[in-house]
Amino acid sequence: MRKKRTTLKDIAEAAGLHVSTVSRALDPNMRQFISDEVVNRVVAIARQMDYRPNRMAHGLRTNRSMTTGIVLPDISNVIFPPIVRGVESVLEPRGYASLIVNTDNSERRKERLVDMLLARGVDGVIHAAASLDDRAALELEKHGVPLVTVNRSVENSSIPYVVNDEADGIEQLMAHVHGLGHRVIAHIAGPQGTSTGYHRLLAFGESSERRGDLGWRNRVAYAGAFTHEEGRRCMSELIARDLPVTAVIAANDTLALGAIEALRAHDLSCPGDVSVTGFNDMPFLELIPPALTTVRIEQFAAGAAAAEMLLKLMADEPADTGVVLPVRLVARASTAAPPDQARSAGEEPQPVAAEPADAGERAPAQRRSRRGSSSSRA
Amino acid sequence: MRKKRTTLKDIAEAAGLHVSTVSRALDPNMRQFISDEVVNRVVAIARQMDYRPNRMAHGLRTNRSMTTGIVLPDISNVIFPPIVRGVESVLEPRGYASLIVNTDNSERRKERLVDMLLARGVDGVIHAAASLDDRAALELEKHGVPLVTVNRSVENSSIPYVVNDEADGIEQLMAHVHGLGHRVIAHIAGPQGTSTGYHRLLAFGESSERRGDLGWRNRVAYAGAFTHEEGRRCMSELIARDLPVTAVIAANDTLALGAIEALRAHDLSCPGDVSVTGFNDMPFLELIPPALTTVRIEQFAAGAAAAEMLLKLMADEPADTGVVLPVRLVARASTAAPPDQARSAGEEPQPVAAEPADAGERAPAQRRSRRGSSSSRA
DNA sequence: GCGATTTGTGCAATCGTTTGCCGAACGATA
DNA sequence: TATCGTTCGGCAAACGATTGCACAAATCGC
Repeated sequence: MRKKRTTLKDIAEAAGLHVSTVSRALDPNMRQFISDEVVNRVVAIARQMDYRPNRMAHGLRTNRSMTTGIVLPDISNVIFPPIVRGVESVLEPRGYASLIVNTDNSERRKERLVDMLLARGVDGVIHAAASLDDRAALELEKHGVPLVTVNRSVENSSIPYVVNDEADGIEQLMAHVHGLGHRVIAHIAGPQGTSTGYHRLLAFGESSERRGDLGWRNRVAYAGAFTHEEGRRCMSELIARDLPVTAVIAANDTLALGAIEALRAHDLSCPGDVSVTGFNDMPFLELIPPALTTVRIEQFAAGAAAAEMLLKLMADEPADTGVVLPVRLVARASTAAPPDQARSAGEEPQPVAAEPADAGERAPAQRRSRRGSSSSRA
Repeated sequence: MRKKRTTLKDIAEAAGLHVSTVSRALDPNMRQFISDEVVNRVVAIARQMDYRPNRMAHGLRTNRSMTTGIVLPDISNVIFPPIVRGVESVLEPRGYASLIVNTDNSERRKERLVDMLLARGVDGVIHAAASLDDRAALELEKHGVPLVTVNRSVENSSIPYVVNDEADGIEQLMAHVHGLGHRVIAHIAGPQGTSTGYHRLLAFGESSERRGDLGWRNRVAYAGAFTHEEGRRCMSELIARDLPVTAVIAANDTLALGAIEALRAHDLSCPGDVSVTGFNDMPFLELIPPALTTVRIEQFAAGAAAAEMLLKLMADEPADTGVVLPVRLVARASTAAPPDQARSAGEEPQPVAAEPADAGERAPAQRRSRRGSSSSRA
């Protein structure tokens, strides 16, 4: 059924040459050893016969598949496709194709998939689903397969990474809500097995203490996954603790959206009663009310940077041990002054610079306590 | 640098056997010809030496790469990842890995990418970026590579497809807005080079005529792409034509969102002044106000169905020539009674059955003209 | 207990490329 | 004219797996 593809041998016969000569004539690097006349003839015949080199044979001989693996938690999660596109923007022009696999946050699945990539002889792997101690990643390292993690990193390893500046992002959010007057701030922490969840929590703690808040630990709820549902659950949990929280820093946008839903379910408004922030700035976020204040990460750039690093590793060139990409605060409508000191509506919030430690934990509300109506959406 | 992987030969040496024996012992289909004792020994050694068959060598010999290609317009477009997951839910358990490529709606790029897939010897291709006359698809057919299109189809070809019931979807939307009282309905048509854009327009025309509206052609704006921007542009164009349009059927959700934006820019409200509908029901849509009335398509199921068909084709078994998946109307807030005859709020709209041709084009507004305030959001 | 069958394993070719090595042909040089 | 480099192209061995065939040993029928 399947039409036989034309091979070097076919061309060799048609041209009355040896296959090795044809091979060389078609290889830009070997062309110099072949006369121009032959090269032209071979190229012409190859084109005419619709020759397409067999990458499997090529790979078998050279031990390079010109294929890379991209390991994701889930391609359906909107933050990953841009990363993939970034990776491919670099790899595709260099002739690499990518096998994309989804781990669905299962370590077992991850290992199976890495096995599959290994069996297919990928030349390198971009890993966006790394856990803090990632067995699959170590397996790849063991086999000497070039590997770069992106978006997340593997702790206590020499695995090169491209990550976002989590600490700075959290600090910017904290400065923002602090500037709005919030003093009792909670955190919905992401899965602590991921570097993002872990480092954002860490940053939240440090930022809190820097502002003199030593009791932050009581105001952390731990999400088991970066999902809507977990966001809802964590927010409900925080509400149940009955603390005077006026702002919630969620570890990512999805958790934040779930949190806002939970607030609504408890007849609390955002930002009227509680301000909420996210992380990532996923697509369409600005269209969902209340538009979420968040931190924008550079997904495409991250993918591209990771791919550049991978290229170097695959070429045995020295590469950076890691890259940290800058993030940027995007202030929107989900954050406002806390209810007991609402500013006049419409005034642009002015983020205050990080203040030198404030001594007292839970500094009492201060500044322009104008006590307006508790915001628009009641 | 790279650690040498263990091969059949290594195992053969370790076991004191010939590689062909080892090969057979490891192949479930050939195992019957080998004594149990040898099989067990070989399997044990293989496991211990961490043997992983070299798929490239395997593929070269058997001419099957156990790899498929998935061709998409753009993985960043939220409607495609679920299709991909559907495909993989079927293919992955059968041992196939997938090379995913993005055409970015460029025919040239598409051909280059198909070339790349061909070079890698994919066993089959799932094509979600087909155009009505798709050269790349025909190229694949020519080479005898099993191919199934999903979400879109290729006209005048025997290429098997899995599509959504476009005609029924449009009909459901038309019945819905007609039932609300709309009589002057416009269409923002998708790219006519795609089966989705084409068939939805066709269905709009037929549905209009079935209702006695023969002047529908004047109320069609053609989008060059399924984008936000084109939705805006088309809506502006329709507004500029100054027709008494009260409802707009957009060819997909993205166009609809753009259209609503344009309405807003012209100080018109949706659904107060104009009702708008989409198609696809993409994620998060229900959270963006006004929540869009749309038609839900089954992306995951479509991917899975396409993969099932591809499996059959790859096994040279007879397969369906095509599958049409059912769609379902999802009525939300972006549709309401037209402004000059607003029904009492809260009343559940009752879709009217398709009426026998109504003779008069542009039937004058009728029925319960209660003339209320022109809806909530002014 | 002898030939015929079955069973288990080895041999070697093959898939399509790449590449180290060798040798023929050529022009230039002595 | 003999020699020496070049230049160009062919030969053949890989890469790692599969598989038709051959062959030895074990098993069976009678």
